[in-house]
Amino acid sequence: MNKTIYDVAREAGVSMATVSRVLNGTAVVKEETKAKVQAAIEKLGYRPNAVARGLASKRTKSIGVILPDVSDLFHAEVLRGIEDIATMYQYHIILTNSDAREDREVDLVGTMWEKQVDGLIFISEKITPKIVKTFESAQLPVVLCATEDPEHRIPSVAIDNKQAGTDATRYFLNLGVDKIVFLGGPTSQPVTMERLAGYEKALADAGHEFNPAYVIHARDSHYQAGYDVSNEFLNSGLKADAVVATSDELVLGFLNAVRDRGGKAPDDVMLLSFENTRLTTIVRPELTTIAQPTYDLGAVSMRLLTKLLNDEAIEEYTVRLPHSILERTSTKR
Amino acid sequence: MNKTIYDVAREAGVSMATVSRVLNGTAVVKEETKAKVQAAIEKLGYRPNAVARGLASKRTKSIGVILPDVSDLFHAEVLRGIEDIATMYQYHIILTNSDAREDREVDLVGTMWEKQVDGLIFISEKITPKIVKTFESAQLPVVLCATEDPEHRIPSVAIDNKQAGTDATRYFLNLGVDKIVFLGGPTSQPVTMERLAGYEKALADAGHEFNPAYVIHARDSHYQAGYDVSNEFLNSGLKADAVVATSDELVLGFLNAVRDRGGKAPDDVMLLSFENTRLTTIVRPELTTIAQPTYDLGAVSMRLLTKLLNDEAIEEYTVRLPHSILERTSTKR
DNA sequence: ATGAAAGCGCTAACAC
DNA sequence: GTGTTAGCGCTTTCAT
Repeated sequence: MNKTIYDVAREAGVSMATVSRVLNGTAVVKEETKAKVQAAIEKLGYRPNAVARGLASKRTKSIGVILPDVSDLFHAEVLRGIEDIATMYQYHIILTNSDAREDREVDLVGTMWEKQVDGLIFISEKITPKIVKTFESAQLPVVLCATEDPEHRIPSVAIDNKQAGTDATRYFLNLGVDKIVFLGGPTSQPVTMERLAGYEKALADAGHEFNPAYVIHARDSHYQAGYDVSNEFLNSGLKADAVVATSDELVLGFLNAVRDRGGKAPDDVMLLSFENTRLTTIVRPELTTIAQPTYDLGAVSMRLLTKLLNDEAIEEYTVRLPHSILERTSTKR
Repeated sequence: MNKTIYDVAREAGVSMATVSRVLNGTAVVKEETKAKVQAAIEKLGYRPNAVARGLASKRTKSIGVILPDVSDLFHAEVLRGIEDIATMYQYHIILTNSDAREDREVDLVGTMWEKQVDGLIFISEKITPKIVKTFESAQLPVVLCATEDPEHRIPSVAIDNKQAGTDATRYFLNLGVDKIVFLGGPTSQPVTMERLAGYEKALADAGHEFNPAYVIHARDSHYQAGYDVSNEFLNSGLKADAVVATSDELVLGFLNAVRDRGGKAPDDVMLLSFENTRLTTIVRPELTTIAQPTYDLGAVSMRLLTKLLNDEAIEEYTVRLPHSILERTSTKR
């Protein structure tokens, strides 16, 4: 097996250049010879070797995706968005997990270069100067997804996290709720800090006092971390009327900590989180969330990357996707 | 930029073959020249072009993964297992979603061939003759993951689904429970049917009567489908003491349908499901499950594939990973 | 509209 | 232990 373009050329009685032309549509070929070539391709069951193609053309039609962890529901949904648009534009995805470790990330950008990907979609918790420098030296088109470079040197697609934090907090304020807990990931996580800034702003705007005891940080954004830190909080004897949490799993940690104490939501505490993964409608009470357009975050990132790759006109390099509040039972009394 | 192996050779004052040798360790090189080469690599910031390498060596160090949907939690966790082992063996993953559509799957195997992947990991709902034929004509080493070829022509890693179905059912039987609902995916799904066979066997072994009304099939394995079909069941007025469901989301659909009617679990109905994704401990009550070793399913598949690729000795081409029952509160009265 | 030929950057015989 | 030289299967000038 393993037919080559040369076999097709001979079978069709033309040169390999002509076969290449009908394959790629890079030049006009007479209908008649085109038909002969296609017949030969069909007959031999020929398929072009993408590796040879990549070497000769210097474009591999594959793009690298570096993200912290695919098994995280949020990332998995974003990835699906990336993949769908990639497929639409005939790109393939080379996927790697970084566990959000900077050294891994730097390393992975290098191996992505080795693989000669045409571009990169990068999802991380934090964009460090080292990473930015790595992007530059790799000379790869990069789009940050659900992540922003604080100095906006790299194209990105995300939501306005500070505004979202404000909106979430204001939502409770408008309900007349008083003691609002902010439950986030570690302070090293820019996303958490931006949303926290929004929370503080909403409080300040409303003339509310800011009480640092109501800001709690979990060690990561997963369920167990949320559960643990919520228990600590509740053990301290503080009373919360509502929670604004930066991830769906985190808020479920709080919910279950409350339940362990015989409490209920929304009766004893109202809950709002940020991701809008499918968890929000699977659990009871269904969770009110700031709806991040998860799938779109991936899809739009990939679309932006294709524009970069084709030198299409680009209006905005720092794309902010709209967010909204989806009210569900976790905040209905 | 874009240094080539030739630049390194000149910088180090050796031939490109020697550079290739220190890069790949394919032959003994004098310590001294090796050092010179490494210094040159360092100095130039050289990185080998994997595409050229792939073309010359006919091995790309990349493997294709075809699965129905990454945004499905189960698949995402399996994928993480695949990826970790792949990284360990220096392979990269090219990922594609098939939506479990046979035509897409056949097509994707073809494009994976074009990409010259060294091997394939295939996850699907069903292994059809057409797919098997496609594998054969592609001449690619394939490992089926969480899926089995009914005729065992293709190496696979899965659990013993019939046995698991029996174990799950017997668990309730031993608890003295009577009316056990089997809630599965569509009848076209072999996994569902195998587990159902196990359910029937357990009933038969115990001398229980099999009542077809207690077997319900959702249109897919997701939450909403489970919720909808559970509502239909409950509307019919039938009473269930326990549910054996083929996915975590499905059983949550049943749970919420029961809750909508003012019922509770495990008090009114005991719940058991099959995947053991992280959902099981996030929701309340925590779900008793047949613990499929999700991550391991991926990891072991990838390991098996590396064995295939390196002509290592293989004891078993049809690997059955052990399953177990994790008792949690959804079955504790 | 088509063919000839020169690479793309590397590996892998084959020499020495 | 190291260098020389063919390719790997394509794309892409440059002719014609």
